[in-house]
Amino acid sequence: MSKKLMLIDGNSIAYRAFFALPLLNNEKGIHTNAVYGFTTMLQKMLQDEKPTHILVAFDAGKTTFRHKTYGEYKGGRQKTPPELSEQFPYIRELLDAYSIPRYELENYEADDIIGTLSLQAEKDGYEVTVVSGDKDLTQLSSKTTTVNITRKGITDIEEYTPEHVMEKWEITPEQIIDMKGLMGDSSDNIPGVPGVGEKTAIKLLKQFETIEKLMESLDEVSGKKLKEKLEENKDQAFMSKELATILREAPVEISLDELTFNGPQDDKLREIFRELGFNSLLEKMGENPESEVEKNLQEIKFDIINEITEEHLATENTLYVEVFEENYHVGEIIGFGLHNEKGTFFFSPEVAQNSPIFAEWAKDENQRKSVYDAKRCIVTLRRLGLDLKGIEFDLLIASYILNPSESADDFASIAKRHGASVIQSDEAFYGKGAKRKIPETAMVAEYLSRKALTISELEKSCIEDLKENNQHELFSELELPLALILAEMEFTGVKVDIKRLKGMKEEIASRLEEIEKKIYKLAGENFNINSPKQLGVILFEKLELPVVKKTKTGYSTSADVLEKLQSKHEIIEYILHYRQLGKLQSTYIEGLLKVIHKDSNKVHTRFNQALTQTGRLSSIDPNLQNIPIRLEEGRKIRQAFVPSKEDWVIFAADYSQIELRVLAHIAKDEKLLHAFKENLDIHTKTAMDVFHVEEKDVTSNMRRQAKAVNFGIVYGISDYGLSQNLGITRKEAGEFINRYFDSYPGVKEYMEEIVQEAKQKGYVTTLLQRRRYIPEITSRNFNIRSFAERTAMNTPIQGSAADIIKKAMIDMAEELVKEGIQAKLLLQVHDELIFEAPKDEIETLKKLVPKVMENALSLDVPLKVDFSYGPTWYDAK
DNA sequence: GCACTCACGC
DNA sequence: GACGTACGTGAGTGCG
Repeated sequence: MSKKLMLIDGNSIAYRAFFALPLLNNEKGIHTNAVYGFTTMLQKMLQDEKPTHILVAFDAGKTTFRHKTYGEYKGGRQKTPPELSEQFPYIRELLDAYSIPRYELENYEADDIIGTLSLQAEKDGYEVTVVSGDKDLTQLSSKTTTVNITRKGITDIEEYTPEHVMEKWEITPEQIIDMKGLMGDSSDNIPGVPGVGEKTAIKLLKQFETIEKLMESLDEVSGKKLKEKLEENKDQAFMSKELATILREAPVEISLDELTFNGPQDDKLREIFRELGFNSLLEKMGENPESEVEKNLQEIKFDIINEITEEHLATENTLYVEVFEENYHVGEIIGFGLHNEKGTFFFSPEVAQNSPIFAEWAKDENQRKSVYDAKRCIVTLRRLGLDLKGIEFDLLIASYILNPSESADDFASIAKRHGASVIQSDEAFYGKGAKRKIPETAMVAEYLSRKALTISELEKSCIEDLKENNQHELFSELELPLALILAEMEFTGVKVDIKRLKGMKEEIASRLEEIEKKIYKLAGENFNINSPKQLGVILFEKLELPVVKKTKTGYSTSADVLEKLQSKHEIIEYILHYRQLGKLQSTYIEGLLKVIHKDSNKVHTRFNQALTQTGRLSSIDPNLQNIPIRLEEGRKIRQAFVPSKEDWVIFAADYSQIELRVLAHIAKDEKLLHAFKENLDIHTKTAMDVFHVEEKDVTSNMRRQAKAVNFGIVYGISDYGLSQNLGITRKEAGEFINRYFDSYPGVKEYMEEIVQEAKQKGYVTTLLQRRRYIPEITSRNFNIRSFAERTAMNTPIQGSAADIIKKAMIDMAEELVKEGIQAKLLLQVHDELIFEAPKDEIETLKKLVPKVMENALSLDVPLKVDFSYGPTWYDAK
């Protein structure tokens, strides 16, 4: 068998892993991202390359022989972050567990060890693979040595053979050092020749081959300036080349024979993985963390009951309701776990349904219930004809409020996070994929009892945590009451005009067919228009249209790209139209038809109340928060949403500029406050301020740009995002933003303060004390940190707006009852509420709805609500 | 089953 | 020099 040596640049890979992955923590608070990244990279390389010999080289001390040549070598480098330093001992342990030799050498860098051993190995007939994150190493590539450089992330690598080096830079591996000598390397502080970059260096090397030959024939260099620079920096160029040259004869005292790889010591490896909490890697090794859970389950006492009596009910209870499918509107109801001072009980839906005692207890406000996912419980009991009242604690919502980023909708992981006794995950209990099934009743009874017990186990500490965070009011006065309202909305559902939808389907199908034919004709062949891959080949290869943008996997064919190509080929407009109609057809018409309940012709969405990081709701199955409105063709979909009763209407009310009003309020910006108090057109006002013109001189283009800037402020987009939005350069977008801040100094000040606050506290809050933790705000990675800063600026704005409309929903529900109105709230779409109501209530709603919404919370600016109504959602515009 | 691209809303 | 950029949901393709 041929011999294959793998040489890994340990420091480089550790750095790469550290910066590529977010700062993961294990249970003990040790950072593990670099170790984790290192491990996955190592596993991938071992699997792909199957080396017979292996070594990981590390840099030794701070100084090397190169510092003698040039004292400033690697100068100006930031010192290794402590979060990374602390991980190196684990990396060493990891390598020991793998039985992979590691080596470092005083005065030399890892590069030199690798260079030396690779040369020896080549002579001995080895095939060599070098692994690093540093492109300098590509100088080692040869007929028998391949250099693998990590691209982005950690497992994505680029293989450098001499051919690939040639392809990429048009020079040989040997010339890499000449290239570095000329262009320098800022990361190693190698000076090179000032004014010479990659392009020039390559051009020169193609002509002269090496720095030596170049310097001998300087006369032949074209360009006076360049010639001078080279002349002046001759010595520096030679020195730079020397610095960039990897030594191939370092005094390495380890022989190739010692590098034989015999595979990992599984026991040791497991131990490390366990210590670091690498569950996914443990699982790969055939260790199932769930089986650990099962071993550690505490024994519990519970009873399966076939009749509910007073003996089973108390005033303080936890009730757990299980539905087999995610969609609790239709899924099989598995049963109930109940825990109170009298014991822990399991009963089936039939038992619950046939028990007048249970029905009474359920609807009694004074019988206190703690649950997990109140909305699910209420809807599920409703399906059994039961009312559920008196819910005073919801573990899911509490967990979400305490930290929205960690609220995966999984009972076991939430329980674990809050320190409960171990419990199996749903996936472990029910199985996943095709194997998912309901186990025998005794098992189910135990599992649901356990869940009920867990809720009661955690309730007290969660409430304490909420109080400590000053979030208890948010929990009990906002989110919990809201859950009841959302349950009501979901259960009510929205009526759909199926005939209308089917009519649209027919019409769009025939139009799609026509467009499809046209596209095939223009393309000269049939292909799958819905496949970006196939479409890319047609547009950019067959029709030779210019490539505007690429994605990871090929040509981008997104709408903004196609729009730029519109003038170049007739086919583009047809493709855009095909896309538009195709989206309507598949997502909105066919998608909606699929989820209509046959008995009632209604759709019952589910609002996820514990998901978004900002406090907004989301809507699924179907998503009724993204029904088309911008383009008329799509907007017509709304004609299919109708009131559930004859002679009723759809009534829609939306907040005008709620986010910007919130911004004015929390930033206390004089100008912005004034604008809203005077009820000015905010985009026009922004244009006047940013462009320094009078109202009459604001062009539609200025207003459009101002609107985009406002949009950017509200959504926290970057200069890049704004530039994409407006089709301008990033620099121009940045200038726009600066001019905005000049015009609204209060806003600027707020933005700066909130970033500081986030840095100091680790989180930001909304008007009603909702929190978002932003640990990335201290990241050393510019991009990650910038993103975190925009999050800090944006979340209080968007989140407070979410608070306000949630409060309005609660107030509204109360008012509807108080006024004895039949109107029903159906949907919430972030800044609007949609009702259905009898015609004769319209006049009342026209007054009541805006009044309630506008007074939901009192700000330093008025809130403004617009409304409209009509026979369908479409007409409520 | 999963990643990727694309597209819809706020 | 990094490297990917408001928040969501859903459909389709194409890989394994």
